Amino acid sequence: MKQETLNFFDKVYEVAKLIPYGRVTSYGAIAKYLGAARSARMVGYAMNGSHGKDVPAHRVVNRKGLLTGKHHFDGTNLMQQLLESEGITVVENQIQNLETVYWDPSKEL
DNA sequence: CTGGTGACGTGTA
DNA sequence: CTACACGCCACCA
Repeated sequence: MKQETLNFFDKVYEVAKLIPYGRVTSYGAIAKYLGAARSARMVGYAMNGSHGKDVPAHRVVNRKGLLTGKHHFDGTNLMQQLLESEGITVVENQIQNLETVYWDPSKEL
């Protein structure tokens, strides 16, 4: 079982864990930071394995600030509740003031 | 090996 | 502004 792809997954987990409290980032931002800017999908796919880890996947959303992955969390509003719990306003699965809570690893890191 | 799918992003009309 | 198409790459049947 080698860890070729696992390496990529692990990188995503690291960045996700580095996301500060009350902040969110996008798959593309992480992908770009890892050098796979054209593989934002892989970042989301990597998040599949984040389930059960210390990875705050609820802080990772798409470019529009939409909670696209909330269905994979538990299938309910858990993701939104977690974000609101951190002071992030979420309406209809969409993050408000995204520019304020946005965190870019390539810039902040 | 082939085909389809997906927690996405960007470009074009 | 919205809608559609393409790319990108790992995983599953």
